[in-house]
Amino acid sequence: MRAVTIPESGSKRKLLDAAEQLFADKGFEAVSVRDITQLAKTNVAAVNYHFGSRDGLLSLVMMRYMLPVTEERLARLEAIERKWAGGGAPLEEIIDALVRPLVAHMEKSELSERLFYKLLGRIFMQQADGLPAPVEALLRQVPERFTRAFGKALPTVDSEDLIWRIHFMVGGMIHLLTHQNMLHRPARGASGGPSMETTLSRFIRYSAVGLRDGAEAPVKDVPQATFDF
Amino acid sequence: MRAVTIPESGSKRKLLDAAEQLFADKGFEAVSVRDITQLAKTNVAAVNYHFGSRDGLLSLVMMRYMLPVTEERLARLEAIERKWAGGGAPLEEIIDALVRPLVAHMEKSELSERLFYKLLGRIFMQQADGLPAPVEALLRQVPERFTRAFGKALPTVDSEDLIWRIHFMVGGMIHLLTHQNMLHRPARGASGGPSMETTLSRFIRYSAVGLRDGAEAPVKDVPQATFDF
DNA sequence: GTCTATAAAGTGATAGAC
DNA sequence: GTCTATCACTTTATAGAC
Repeated sequence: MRAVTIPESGSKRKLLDAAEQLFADKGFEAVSVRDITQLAKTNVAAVNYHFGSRDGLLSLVMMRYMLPVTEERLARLEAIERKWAGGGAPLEEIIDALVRPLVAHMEKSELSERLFYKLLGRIFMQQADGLPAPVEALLRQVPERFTRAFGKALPTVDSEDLIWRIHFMVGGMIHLLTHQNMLHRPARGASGGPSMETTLSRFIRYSAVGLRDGAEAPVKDVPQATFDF
Repeated sequence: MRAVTIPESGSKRKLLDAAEQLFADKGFEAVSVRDITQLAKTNVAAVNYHFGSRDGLLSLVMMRYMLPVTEERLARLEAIERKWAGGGAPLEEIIDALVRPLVAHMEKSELSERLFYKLLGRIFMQQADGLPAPVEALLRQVPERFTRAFGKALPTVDSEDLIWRIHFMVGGMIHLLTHQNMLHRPARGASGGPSMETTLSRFIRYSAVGLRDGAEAPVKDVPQATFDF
């Protein structure tokens, strides 16, 4: 899977950091190469020298986050499937495997929590239009695996129903990331706000009851539609 | 509430139509005044003559739909509250009052169904950044009323829990609009896809079970936080 | 690799003729 | 109200000196 190498050195790294901060803050279209080079304290030509174009930089900024998130999602799902090899894995664990990596990689980031969530939310929102090709290829790996897992965990839910419910869940997840101004307390309620862990468990519970609702219909085949999560 | 008049005549209308089509298609930031005037077959100065600025046009494009949607949402909520004056209104009816006007006004539009939803989705997504002031003022009218109604309908749900659940629901709603390429069949399953009515009822049911989950905690006060729906 | 200077095209807005 | 021409500015990208 690792097709894109993330640089570490000097001004290339500085540009990447500056770009992601600005993208998270103002949106992908509202940031110019000049804004980025100015914050990174390089010259304007540096972006084109290092990344070929503004789009090349944009792709790398997105990939730097979605690559580890994607890998962790799939790793967690595999671990769950190994653990429950016999029957169906618990729904809550699958949802957790989908959502947690999204918020967990924040701590490894140098972005502030606020900007990190905003950036991730933007990556997903952008999906509607068309992401840079390499980013799109990366993101495509997750849906098929998770959809299958949800289908196995909820064998009695009609497959078309299930697809829609997954969509509703994904929407809630994206909204959570985008409007993270509520998800901003580093620890449990120090200043009154809930911790990330509390919010995560709220989301998982909310999604689980919605997905599981009225699990009584006859078994159908596993859904095949594509999602953008 | 009606502070903005939507014009009907000649080139002003043509510009509005062209702009909304392009905004829905490519996003608000990716469309230039020249793109709009070119599609509307007017000259470049027309936008500034009729709307003062590009932003003025953007506001009107958004208002043209959100104004009637907002009015209908509030009217439906009031009707429900009159109908169930004594006790709490059923949760499903409140959700319906919130979501249905968003999809119902489509038929009055000249935009294709697909573009209409995309435009609405974009309006909500934009929220994270900052909408034009008049649009923001308009949208602010809905949340307080509906949050109160949800609180009354679910008096036993902890108010902080409820706020989060509403957020998750709103996320699903926005996602539904944005990725409406699934919500595209005018009538019931003629070509295999579900009708809007089917999808709506799926969404309402999904949201209702999530909102209502474990309604057993003691009564708290009605939540006050602001939402962006 | 880093930088300045600049090319080439695009942006929103406006003055002024009709 | 409509239009052309144009202003002042910004955009991405690149050539070429160091």
